[in-house]
Amino acid sequence: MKLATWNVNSLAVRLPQVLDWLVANPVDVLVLQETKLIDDKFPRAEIEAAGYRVQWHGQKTYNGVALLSRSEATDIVKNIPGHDDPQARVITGTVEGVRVVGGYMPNGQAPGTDKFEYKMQWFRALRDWLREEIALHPRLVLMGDFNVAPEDRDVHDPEAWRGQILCTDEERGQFRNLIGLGLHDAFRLFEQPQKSWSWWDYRNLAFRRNQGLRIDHILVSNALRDAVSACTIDKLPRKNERPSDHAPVVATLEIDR
DNA sequence: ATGTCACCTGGTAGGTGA
Repeated sequence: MKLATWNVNSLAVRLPQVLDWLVANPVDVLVLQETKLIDDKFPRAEIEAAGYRVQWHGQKTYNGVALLSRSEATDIVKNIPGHDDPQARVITGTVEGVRVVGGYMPNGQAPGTDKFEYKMQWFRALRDWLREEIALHPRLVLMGDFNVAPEDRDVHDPEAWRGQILCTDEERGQFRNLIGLGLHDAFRLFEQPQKSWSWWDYRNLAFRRNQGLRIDHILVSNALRDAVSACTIDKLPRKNERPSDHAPVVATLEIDR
């Protein structure tokens, strides 16, 4: 079973690239972030024509998430139960016995801002809910744009980024709190190339200079850890003519289907 | 280099968010 996450930065713009990518990478599950579409505008027909079932949770202008799967996803949940939030950031469903949580975690803007405090509250709510969700569904995958670079090795220039948004101790603490629930960063279960990033700013020729951060992650629960046989970042779509600023991350799980 | 991209409002640009 292959699962992937991709922040597409507007599905209206990136839909052709998503469909092309799925032809070349026929994963079983793909979660998308920053669809930036109200639900009425979601391109359901195009995605179904490509051979995928799809669930989505959107809003006007910002955020928005989707869950694409070869086989039907059941028990769909949108956002974090019990956490009142006008922003569309989470979609969850069960696919072939795996509980898949796709998330677009808040960016947080800068430490000390209201948006940063919202990010902290949001991560606390996510952790509290996931603790219960993992108990109910031991085979669980949490993946998406976490907007956190967990360690210095996930940052092209750790000294320049120290204390900056995506790299603060508080954000890294929130990431570790999730790991503390019994989740594992699939990417770090394997030896990886140095300077592996999943996001490069559109500015400053950052991609050409490989100045990026690893902020898109696939976390697997204890029950799935030994099933993970690979996890890679696919930089190819970042080389497209009109790319998202994020690259897809893909994990392979050796489980019965 | 405050350097790009996407979206909005409300227009033939400016603001917001990332």
